[in-house]
Amino acid sequence: MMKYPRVKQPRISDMVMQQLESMILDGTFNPGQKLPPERELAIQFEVSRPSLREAIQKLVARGFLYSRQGGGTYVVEEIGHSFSDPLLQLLSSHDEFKYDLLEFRDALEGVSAYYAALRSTPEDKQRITQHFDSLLAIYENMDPELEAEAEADAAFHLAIAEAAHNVILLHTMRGLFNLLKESIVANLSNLFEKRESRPLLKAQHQALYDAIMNADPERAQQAAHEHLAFVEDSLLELSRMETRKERALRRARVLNPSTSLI
Amino acid sequence: MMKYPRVKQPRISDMVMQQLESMILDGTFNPGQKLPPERELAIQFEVSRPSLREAIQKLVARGFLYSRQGGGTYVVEEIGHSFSDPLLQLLSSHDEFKYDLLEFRDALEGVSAYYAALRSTPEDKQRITQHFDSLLAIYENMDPELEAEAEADAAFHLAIAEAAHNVILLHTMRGLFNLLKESIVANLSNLFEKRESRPLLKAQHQALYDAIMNADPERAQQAAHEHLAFVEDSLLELSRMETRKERALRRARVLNPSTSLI
DNA sequence: GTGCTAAGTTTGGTATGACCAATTAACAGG
DNA sequence: CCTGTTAATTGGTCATACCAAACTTAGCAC
Repeated sequence: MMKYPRVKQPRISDMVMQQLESMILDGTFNPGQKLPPERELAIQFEVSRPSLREAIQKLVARGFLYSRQGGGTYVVEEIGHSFSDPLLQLLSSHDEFKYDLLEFRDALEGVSAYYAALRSTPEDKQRITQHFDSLLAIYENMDPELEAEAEADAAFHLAIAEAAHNVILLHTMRGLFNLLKESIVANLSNLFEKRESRPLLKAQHQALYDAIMNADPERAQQAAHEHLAFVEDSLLELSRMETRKERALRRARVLNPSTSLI
Repeated sequence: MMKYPRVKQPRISDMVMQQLESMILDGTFNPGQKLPPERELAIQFEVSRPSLREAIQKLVARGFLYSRQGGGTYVVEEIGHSFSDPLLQLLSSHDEFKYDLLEFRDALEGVSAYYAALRSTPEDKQRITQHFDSLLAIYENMDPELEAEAEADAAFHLAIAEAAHNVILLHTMRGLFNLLKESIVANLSNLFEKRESRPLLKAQHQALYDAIMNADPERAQQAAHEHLAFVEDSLLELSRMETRKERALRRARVLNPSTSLI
């Protein structure tokens, strides 16, 4: 028999599904977030509830959503893939890979900042500003909760990643922050404890924020890099386990081809 | 705030889906066969038509069935190639994410090249050279296997990523190439087909190689970026050509119906 | 005040019936 | 026999109603 490249009238449940899928991926609905009720969504999309339901059920079948009767419909926490795998979790607990993680984050933050400066919509900027203000408020506090500060810091950076409008980048950053959250937050707390570092961090975030608001990609990328470089240097200094020289040495360390333990 | 190991009341649509799935797999419904009408199936399963429909639509979403309005619902001919990876599904259905992927790869390749130029050991350089030579050999070949070329290309880039000595980066790059391999290789093949592009690709790889060998991070990063920018541009151009070709084909079909499939 | 129970509300799950639109089959006229 | 029209079939969509699980709130008991 033949193939079927016919003119297909798309199902509206498929269109709704596609739309929802995009909204999940581009961050309109964040992982773990509860979706509006079916009845409400049906009205918003201007379709009947059965059609809306078909779309949701398809996404459930494909593992993007799950729903509980009476409870609501939620976006799954992890869209599969990469950083959820146990081996990386393991790496995050080994200090020798901590700087690999930071270095990787450095690169991603730079790209995020660059594209955020280039592409952020007014809504994005509003969201970024919101998180930035929260961060500033915490900085003002004399006796801040370190946990809260780390949380606000991450939220600010994630908002920037969202504004970069690259779904792969966004999901990778999310995975990265989950990884960081569980293992390095403690170390970062030490960094935050240093009173003299707080004004510096504030200034770095301010520079990053300004560059994005002024739509200056180069400067945004540079600001992100300086911020991460400062964090890395501070951690190095703090731990006193490695001197800069050792760090250079680390760079030269030979990784056996069996690096493929990953 | 527990997990969700609760006693879950299974959805009717899920049970029907499972039942239908079994019937398809055990041969009750053969590939290509037409299923009974929805109304009839609903009666047989003793469920409402919406529930029956949800089940069918889930199977459609998973690629077991397809249905045409007014025509009926059929079992697909071959049930082999079910993409299980959610990210792969995305890339196949949402073309707009293809460029997100390229953009992401652009960033990672740049960082890889940068650090590879900075940190590669003699062993690394040897390995990179080895893969580079293989790539050159394939370029020399007048009638190269596209599959092999793509493979060698990927191996070369992965060798660079390895030389960057960052396990997170390497891990992510590997995942990225797996993604590319399974979903986009087909499109890249088209790119390789363009005869005029091969010398350009060769020159780009050469520049990247030289920069790393000469331990010039900036130039390496730049070379990687130019390479990826070229690939992206070529793909864009290619997709435009595809569109043109499709249009021309449509016109031809109208004029000469015998052109149509079969 | 604290904690638990129980009602009321929200929200997903199912069912019924109707109508639309594309397809296919049957039919009438040439 | 062919062709164009008509009717029946069948998937697609919609509106509505009701059920059941889960959540929210309020009130009661201690």
